Amino acid sequence: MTETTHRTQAQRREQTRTALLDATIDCLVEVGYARTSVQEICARARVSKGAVQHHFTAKAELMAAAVEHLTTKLRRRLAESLDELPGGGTGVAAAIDLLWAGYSGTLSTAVTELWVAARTDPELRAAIRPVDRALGRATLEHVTQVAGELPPERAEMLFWLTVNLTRGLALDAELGGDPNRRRQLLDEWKRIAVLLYQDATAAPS
Amino acid sequence: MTETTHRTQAQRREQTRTALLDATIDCLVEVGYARTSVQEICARARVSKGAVQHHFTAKAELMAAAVEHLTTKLRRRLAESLDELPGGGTGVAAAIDLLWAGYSGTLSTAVTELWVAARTDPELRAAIRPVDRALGRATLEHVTQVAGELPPERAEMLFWLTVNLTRGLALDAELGGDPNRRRQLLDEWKRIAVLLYQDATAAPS
DNA sequence: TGGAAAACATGACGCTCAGCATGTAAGTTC
DNA sequence: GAACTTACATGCTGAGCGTCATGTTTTCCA
Repeated sequence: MTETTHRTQAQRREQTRTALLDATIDCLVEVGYARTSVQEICARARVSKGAVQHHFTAKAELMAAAVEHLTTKLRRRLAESLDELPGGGTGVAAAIDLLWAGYSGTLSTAVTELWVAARTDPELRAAIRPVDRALGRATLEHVTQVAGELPPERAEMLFWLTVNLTRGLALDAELGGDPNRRRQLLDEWKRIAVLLYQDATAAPS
Repeated sequence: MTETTHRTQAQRREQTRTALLDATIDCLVEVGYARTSVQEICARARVSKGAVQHHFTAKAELMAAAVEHLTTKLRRRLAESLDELPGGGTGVAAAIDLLWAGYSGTLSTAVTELWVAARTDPELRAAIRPVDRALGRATLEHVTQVAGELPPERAEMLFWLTVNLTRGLALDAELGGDPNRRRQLLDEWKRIAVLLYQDATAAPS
């Protein structure tokens, strides 16, 4: 057995805490928000309901913590991949691909579940808004670093357009839309973005 | 009292049925899918649980019927507004506005709730997919009629890009994102679309 | 090394839910 | 207008939910 190790209290705490949060994310992805129960989370995290009670006073608090956990993960992943981008037009296309990859993965699926649930749950909403805004800002900074020659205002536009388009496509993917069409649309958008990028850098107003 | 009227059986049936479906949509919009219970729906529709039992064998069936009811409404509304569009570049911009209006209203909010729920509910998913595809196709036809000078392939691209972008923006709106930024993004997209439209019509390959 | 404190497990409580069995009223048919 | 069918109401049941009170184990510290 691997259970013979002596763990410090802080380690124990941190370990079951992240286990619970990861299990929560798994639940959101696999069974959806509506059917994500504390019991199911506990079963997946291999802990008892008393544990979650000890760490979080209520289910809402667990969800709020899951939001932060989730956003932190997404942020880390996006930051890593965005740092190794080339500049110029090919960089723009690559950045769009990365944004799509980031916003269409399982992590983002969980985020969408929480987003939609948050619409009618003020508490959850209050928890989501700040961290999501922070994620957007941080990602935007990375992107603008890549496309430095572009006027920041236009770079921001391109970024947010890409993000929102990507979220729409992610929704389509969740329901089992045609993957080929999504790829076509993404390719078309990349073409458009590169075009706009070149226009803007060639003829700065 | 207004209750003295003699209603035929078909009328009674249809009346409570649509009352139930409308109440379901209201529930989805106001309290969200996760907390939409049969009891809540009955309370809003002013009928008993026995009634819904009589009309739909299970809750899933009610939801499936709600999907169709919802899509029919959306389709009707979009068709009406899209028919009175001007042609040319201004028509493109106007069409984008209409699509945004259609995909950001309360009806579409309910659709989003069902979409996200359907991701982890095969039964609901099976009910949604065909009607949603039909809605997309029908709307696309109306749009391509408006922008007839464009090669149909490119018109379709523009349409689906707009739809997906709009859905992403609608999600942002649901969580209380900045309305001004959404307007800016939509305006920017309209500018881009008109530009692309003019390029394509001026220099057909 | 023993007691305090933190981390976690167990079991029970009140509540809501979806589904069903049964009863009643409204419309239809002859 | 009486038998019959359809439309709807009422009450119940078992299951699952979140939360809480109380035990048990593990780590810490003096």
